Amino acid sequence: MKLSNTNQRRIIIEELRNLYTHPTADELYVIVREKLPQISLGTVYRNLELLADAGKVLKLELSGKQKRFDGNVNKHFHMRCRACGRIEDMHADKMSEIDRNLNDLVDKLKVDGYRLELNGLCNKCRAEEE
Amino acid sequence: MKLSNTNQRRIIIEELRNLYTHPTADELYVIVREKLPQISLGTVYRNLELLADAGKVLKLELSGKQKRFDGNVNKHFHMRCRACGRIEDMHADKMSEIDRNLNDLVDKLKVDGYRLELNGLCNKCRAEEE
DNA sequence: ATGAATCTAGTAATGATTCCTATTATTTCA
DNA sequence: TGAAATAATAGGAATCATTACTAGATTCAT
Ligand SMILES: [Mn+2]
Ligand SMILES: [Mn+2]
Ligand SMILES: [Zn+2]
Ligand SMILES: [Zn+2]
Repeated sequence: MKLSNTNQRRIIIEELRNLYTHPTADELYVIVREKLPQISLGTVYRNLELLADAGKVLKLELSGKQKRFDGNVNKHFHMRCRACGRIEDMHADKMSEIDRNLNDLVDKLKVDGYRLELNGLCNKCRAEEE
Repeated sequence: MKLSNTNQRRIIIEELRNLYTHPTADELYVIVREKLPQISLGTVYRNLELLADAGKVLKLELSGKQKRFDGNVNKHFHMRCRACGRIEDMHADKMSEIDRNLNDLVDKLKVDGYRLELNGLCNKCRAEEE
């Protein structure tokens, strides 16, 4: 099914790409409503799903009840903060060794892929802990 | 809070330890009802939670909507089958290299830990694919 | 044995997500 | 350019895994 060009879809992807916070659908809904006050939550859900299928955004199925979304589709990893729950990026260049190892593992075990989530303290919470 | 010894709790952990299937709470509920027909689903949920907190079982928060539970608390990894959804064990001895690397990563990045889920075809589905 | 602590069954509530539908917007192509 | 066809929308209902509530039962420590 071809994706039409709608205002709703354009604003959703635009606003998501402005963020570094890996919002849930309902968090993004609040933000998008500043531009499109009449948009419905269902539209945000549906478009995030379609955009993820099309490879335009990432759908993150991490621990926690809610799915999160990421406008950055470049390869990187995620850490969940044990204190505040925020998702922080861990860029692949810091992790090239583990990335190589995981790819080797995928080959060796003849599996399709993997999902890796790191757990720890985000920068903000680490600073506050002093 | 100290855990009492109840029939319900004993049967839940016993039946879970007999399985290699990583059941959801409701799947285990069906099995436990063969021994205790009057048990409630809430009791299964509550006990699995308490037993996981006590380190007697593992709570697996993998992809998919439902949590799964594992009576085997020895270190090992899990693979979700893309065809049937089953969770299959990947024992740590097969994965000692990746295990070492992940532990190094945890040290290097000063994080607490990680969650790794492999994705692929389980043995049964791989056999059926020929 | 007894009082306090813990647990249970049954049921209601919660909350994230998906589904439904009448209406509106977008695309296609004659 | 202008229907007809296709796709998307808002708003609301439905789903369903999980958690919360509660009165009564069980288990525990002494
Ligand atoms: Mn990210
Ligand atoms: Mn296992
Ligand atoms: Zn934090
Ligand atoms: Zn399978």
